[in-house]
Formats: sequence, C-alpha cells, structure tokens
Amino acid sequence: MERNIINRLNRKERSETQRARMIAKASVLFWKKGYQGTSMKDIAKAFGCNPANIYNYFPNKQALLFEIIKIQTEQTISYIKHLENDEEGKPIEQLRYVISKHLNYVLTYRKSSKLLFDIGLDSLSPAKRKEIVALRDEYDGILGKVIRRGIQSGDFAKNIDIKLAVYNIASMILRTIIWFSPEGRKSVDEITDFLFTFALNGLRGELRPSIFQKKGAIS
Amino acid sequence: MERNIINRLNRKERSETQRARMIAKASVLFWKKGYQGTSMKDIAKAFGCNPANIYNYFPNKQALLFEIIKIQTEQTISYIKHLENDEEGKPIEQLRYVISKHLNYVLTYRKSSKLLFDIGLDSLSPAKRKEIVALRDEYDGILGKVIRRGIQSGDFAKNIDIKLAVYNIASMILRTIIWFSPEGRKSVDEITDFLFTFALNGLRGELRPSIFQKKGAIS
Amino acid sequence: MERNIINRLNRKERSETQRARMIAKASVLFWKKGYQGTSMKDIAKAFGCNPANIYNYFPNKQALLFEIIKIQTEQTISYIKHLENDEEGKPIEQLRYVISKHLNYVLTYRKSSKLLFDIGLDSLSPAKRKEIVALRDEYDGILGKVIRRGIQSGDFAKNIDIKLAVYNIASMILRTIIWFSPEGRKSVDEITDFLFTFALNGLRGELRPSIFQKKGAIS
Amino acid sequence: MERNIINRLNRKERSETQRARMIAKASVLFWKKGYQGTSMKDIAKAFGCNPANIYNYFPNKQALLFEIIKIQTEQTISYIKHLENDEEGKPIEQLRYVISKHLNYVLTYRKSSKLLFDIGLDSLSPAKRKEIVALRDEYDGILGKVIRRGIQSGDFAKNIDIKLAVYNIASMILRTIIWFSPEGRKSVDEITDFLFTFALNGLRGELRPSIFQKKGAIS
DNA sequence: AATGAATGAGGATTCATTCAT
DNA sequence: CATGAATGAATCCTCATTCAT
Repeated sequence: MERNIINRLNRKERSETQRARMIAKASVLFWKKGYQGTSMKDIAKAFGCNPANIYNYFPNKQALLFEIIKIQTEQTISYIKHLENDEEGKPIEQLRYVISKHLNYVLTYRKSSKLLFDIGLDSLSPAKRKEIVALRDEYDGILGKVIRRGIQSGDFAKNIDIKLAVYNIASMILRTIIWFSPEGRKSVDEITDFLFTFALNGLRGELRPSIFQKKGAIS
Repeated sequence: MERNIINRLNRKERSETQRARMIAKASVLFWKKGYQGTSMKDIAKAFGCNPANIYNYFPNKQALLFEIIKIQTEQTISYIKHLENDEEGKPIEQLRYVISKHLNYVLTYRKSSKLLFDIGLDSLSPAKRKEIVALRDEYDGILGKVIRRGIQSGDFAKNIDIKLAVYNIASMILRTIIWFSPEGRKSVDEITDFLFTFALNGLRGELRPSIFQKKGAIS
Repeated sequence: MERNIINRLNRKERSETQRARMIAKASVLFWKKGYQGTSMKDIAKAFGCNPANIYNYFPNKQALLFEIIKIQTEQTISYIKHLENDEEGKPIEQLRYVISKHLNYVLTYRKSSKLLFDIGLDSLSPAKRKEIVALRDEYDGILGKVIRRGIQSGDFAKNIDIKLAVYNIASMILRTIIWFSPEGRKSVDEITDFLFTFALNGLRGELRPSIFQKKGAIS
Repeated sequence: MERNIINRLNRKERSETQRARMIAKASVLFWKKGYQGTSMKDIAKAFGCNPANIYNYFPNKQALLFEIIKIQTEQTISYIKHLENDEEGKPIEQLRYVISKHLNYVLTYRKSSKLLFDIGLDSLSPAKRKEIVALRDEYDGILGKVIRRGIQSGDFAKNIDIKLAVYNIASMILRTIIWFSPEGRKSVDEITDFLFTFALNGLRGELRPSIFQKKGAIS
C-alpha cells in the first residue's frame, strides 16, 4: 500500500519531469525554427522519443506552445510580482529591478523566451490567446505601477504616457534576444546597465518635442 | 515593328505590375500568418490566380520572401540614406527624422513591415540572408552615424554605446507594429513624439547606473 | 482561339472522365472494405495515381463518398422518376418496373450500390446527409405513390401501410447485394420474379394478423 | 483455503461481468460508428477504463467484434432453436414466432444488432468468419425448415424458393434497424404484425410473374 | 502567361497494441 | 488487474513545385 503510493508518486514525478523536459526541448526548437517551422518529429527527435509519444503528455502541438508561452510569461511575472503593491520601495530601484530581472531571464534562457510576447499567439485558439494576453497585461500593469509611482515621487517626468513607456521599455528588453550574442561585446550586466540608464533618462526628461523641433528649425 | 516594341514594353510593364501586386499580397500574408504559415495557395488565392502561376514571376517561395524583405529594408534605408554623410544637419533633428520616417513607414504599411528585421531570415539561404544582413547593417550604420555626430556635438552623452543605442531605438520602432492599433488611443504622430523624446532623453543623460544603485542602497 | 476552346473542352472532358473513373474505383473499394476501411492510398493505388492527386478532383474523402452515394441514388431515381405522376399505368406493372429496374442496377453494378441507402451516411456532414436523405425520400415517395395507386385501383389491400410497405420492399431489394452471387443458383431475372411476386402477394393480402393468430391457436 | 476459492470465484465472476459490460459498450459503439470507426480508446472511454485494460479481457479488437457478433447471433438462434425439429407446431404460427422474436431482439437491443449479419465480417479472420457464417446458416436453416413445413402443409405456395424466401424475410427484419425509430409512428408490435402478414401473404400466393408480365404487355 | 494535373515529401495526429510498473 | 508510457505504422491531407498544354 505504502509502496503503491510511493510508486505512484514516483511515476507522477517522473511524468512531470518528462513534461518539463519536453517543454524545454520544444521551447528551443520553437525559438530556433519558429512554431510552424518546427515539426512534432523535430521535437520528438530532440527529446529522443517517438512523435506519437508526445501526445501522451500534450493533447496537441498548440497545447505545447501554449504551455511554453504561459510558463515563461508567468515566470517573468513571478519575478516582479511583489513590486505590484510595494509602495515603499524607490521607483527608480524598482525600475532597475524589473529591467534587470526580465533581461536576465530573457537572455539567460534566451533560447526560448522570444516567444514570450511575440510569436505564436496567432497559432493559439482565441480562448488560450486571451489567457496569454491577460498575463501580458499583468506584466504591463506591474511595470506601469512602478512608473506611476516614479511620476508621483517626482523621479519621472509628469507628462509621461505610462502605457507608451511600458510598451517601449518592454520592447527594448524583449528585442535584445534578437541581437544579443553571448559571445558578443557586451555582457548581460552591461546591457542591463545601458537599458536601465537609457530608460531612466527617457522617463526623467520632460517631453518637449515641439520645442526641440522649433529650436532645431531656428538655430 | 514599332508596335512590337510597344507590346513588349507593355508586357514587361504589366509583368512588373503583376510582380509588385504579388509581392504586396504575399507581404500581407507573411505578416499575418508568418512565412511558414503562408502557403503558395494562400498567396495565389489572395492574388486571384493559380498557385503554379506564381512561379512565372518568382522562382520559388523563398525568393518571394527575399524580395519582400529586401524591398522593404531598402525602402526604409532610402528614406534616411541622405543623412549618412550629412555632417551639416543638427543630430537631434536627424534623430527625429529617422524615427519619424521609419515609424511612419512601419505603421502605415504595417501589414508587412514586421518582416523587416525579424522574421523569416532563417528561411533564407545563407547568401540571401547575408544580403539582408548587409542592408540591416547599412541602416544601423546610418543611425549610428547620427548618434556619433550627436555625441561629438555634445547633444548626446559622451559615454553612450552607439551600437546599443542603435539596437534599442530600432527595437522600439519595430515593435510598435505589435502593439500599435490604428484605432487606438495614440496617433502615429503622437507615438513619434513620444519615441523621439524618450530616445533623446535617453541619449542625453549621462550613464551613471552605479551611482543610482548606491543611492538606492543607502537611502 | 478556336483551338484554345477545343483544348479546354478536351481537358475538361478528360477531367470529367478521370473523376468518373476515380468514383468508380472508390466505389468498389468502399463497398468491399467499407468507407472507413478504405484509405486514400488504397483508392490512389486502385486508380494508379498518387494519393495527393485525388485532392485535385475531390476536396476530401468525404466528398468522394458523398458524390458516390448521390450519383447512385440519383441514378436509381432517374429510372423510376417517370412513374411519379403516371396515373395511367397499371400499378402492378409499375411495381414490377420499380423492382426490376432497381434490382438490376443494384446487382449489375453491385460492387458499389450497397452504399446506396445504408452505409456511410454517418460519415457525412449534416448538410450532405440531409441532401442524401432528401433523395432517399424522393425514391420512397415514388414507390409510395405506386402503392397508393394500387390500393386505390383495388389491386392492393386497402389497409396496407404504405410507408412500411415501401421500407420493406426496398429492404429486400437492397439487401440482395449482401447475399447475391453472380455465380449463384439464381439469376437476376429470377430474383426479380421472386421479389416481385412476393411483394405483390404481400401487398394484395388483407392484413388480418389477429385472425391468423386466433385461427392458429384454435385449429 | 476455502476463502481463497471463494475469492477466486468472485474474481472470475467479476471478470465475466466486466467482459459482458465491455461487450455491451463496444456493441453500441460498433453499431453507431462502425467497427473501423470505433477505436479502442472510444470503447475504453465508454467503459470508463484505460484502453490497455481492454487487453486484459480480449486479445485484440477483432476478438471483441467476433464475440459480439457471435453472442448476438447465438442469442437470436436460441430464441428459435426449438422450432428446428418441431414438426407438430403450425408453420404459420412458427413463422410469426420467428419474426416476432427476431424483430423484438433486433429493435429492442437495436443499438448493436445491425452487426448481426452485415458489418464487420470482412474484418474477421477467415476462421472466425467461417464460424459466424455457420451460425448464420443455422438461422437460415431453421427459418427454412419452417417454410418447408408450411409448403408441405399447404399453408404456403408450392413453388416458393425457400432460400430466397429466407433471405428476403431476414432482410426485411434486419433492415428495420435502419429505418425504425422508437419514437416513430409504429410500435414494434405493429411492425411485427405488418411484417408477418406481408411475409405470410408473400409466401402464400402462387408465383405467376410471367402472367402479370403478359397482362401488362397486352392491356 | 495561365491552368489543371501530377508528385513526392512531409505535416499533425490517431491507432492498435505492448510493456513496465 | 490497472495504468501511463512507448511505439511503429497508418491516417487524411497539405505543401512546394513541376509539367504539359
């Protein structure tokens, strides 16, 4: 009896490990060759099993994609979730924290994280897409709150459009995957520094585009 | 005789028009469903012809993709090409010009421009990929020169990493496609204003991340 | 120009022939191995082509099935259609005509006709199923009118339930396919004779089951 | 020891029950979706177990089919078996008995009985098919004897072809499954009445098809 | 230039079945 | 006895492409 339960636990555990490994393999492939460009056979080969066997763990290819995107988005959110209602911390530090954490996640496990916000959403069913969009919104919301606090504290400019700021900061973070190379000139830390300072200065400065335009035209 | 030449010209012209129209249709589809997700049949249907007919204009699917990416990248470059060696203009104005032009192109013909830098490169042969990468580099180079000039003129901070600046500014521009909605809250002009000011402030400020970090730690 | 039209006609004609031949081959296979038991590969092999090629003629397997059933049912109806409103003919002769024609069709091209009323309907989409059911009803309607006329003329018993009569006569005809063998003891004509007489007598006699029952019990 | 035997009996009993229940479930599915159209997974789901588990009771899918057909055919035969050598009973009553019993079985458990004579035989191995055909022949034989007796007793026409009569009566009975609806216009009893009377009259009447033909030709 | 037919490779998925636990 | 995982073959169908006309 005892034994039986242990066995069952073991089996379940092993099953979970298998799932996780499958997700990992699929994740890499989706990132490298795209969702549509990756066949179940590809995944099976990478995992070392028969294509049919994947269906013992996931009902279909789309479900695999969904889980991958979901896990990664949730992971990202989990890193910064505690900032959502943290009214005590310094907004500037919070900004740095968000950028740093997200960037590290994205570039460390970068093989897959490209999916995070961009790709494959079209391949999901409306219901699942909705679920992912909700997660995205959660991320946006947290970063948005940080920025709002910064505005209130006077750290950031008053007339900053929070939504636009969030979108564009996230854009910079996410697109690092496309140009970043681990062997490249810059380390993840350096990129973090750059991106943080760039964003911070961007948020700080007053938005006076028309003034610059005029000045440019006169002088 | 005369007649014949005209006919031939007409035919060639018509042929060019057909090609252009095909590219336009394929472009939209590639953007909407991805390169791999778009079939030649899809394109043919959108164009109103037989799939086989496409092969009268393009040797294969990949060639279609290549042309699309190439044309769009070249187009983008053509808008800003004259800035490459324009040492007279104000760097700040040049920055605004680049952002404005690129953003307008991207968001106006946004149906397709996502391709510009991201997608599909993997689907190209090494030779063609190289060609596209060269174009990208050209774009990066021009924007890089603008920034360099700004540093030299004292408009931008001295210790800015030009490459990183270029990549991240381009990232913000390109990713607008993903979140921008024509019916949305912000017009293209407003986004241009935001992005320009944000980037300008980002480029202006001195990079002192470690200072901020310490400050955060102390207070 | 002239030429072109002819070519196109030829091609269309040939195409129709191909379709017809495919239907014939598929028809045999569906009958022999069942709809589900027949693979597109089977059909392709029987036809001598690539499986994919079948899809140039039929959008999918179900469409093939639908056409087969439809054609055969329509064919059967066409044989007896003229009886629908023929109030002049002798009902008894009309009955014989229906049985004879149907039976000949079924047993001559029997390789496929099993499908006619029975099989595969479940495999059709509701819309297509409806269409077939309508054809069936048309057949039933014609035979029903013949029987009604026979009742009115006094040839058949007054209290005959027309629907039940139709169903059961059709049942006998259709199920011949299952037990009939061309090399068997009885020719198609002999079976026709039997079935006609059997049905005729069945329709003639008054329905007095309870009487028989009692009689049986007494005597 | 004692205990052990009881346990073993219980287990065996339970096992038999399981088998029976599985057969019942599979039976329904085979009838509804056909043998080929029903997957082991379908059956397992209907039964509430793991597909693999079915193999603890049946060596393979075909064996399941075989058992189903066999049981149902045997069941049908068992109802009428005693008539085989019953030379005392009235043939007319016997005919009614056969029709009534068979029809009741078919329409009451109709979910499955379609299998009885038609479907799936092709899916059986030659040996098993032979076994089923033998059972069928047994059924045909009994009904044949009833008819023969009726001819000898003068209840049925002398020149009736017994085989053809058997086949066609069985056809009518079996095909009721296809058109019968429990919610329909006619009850099982009414259908029994109709079918019996129709068959009886069919068997009674002299076969004079050529006469009718001539008449038809003249008038 | 346009089109219908042809094709071989490959797509995701399902299947019956086996095996280990 | 039950179960989850495994497997190899087969399923229908789509694909990019070619060919003949």
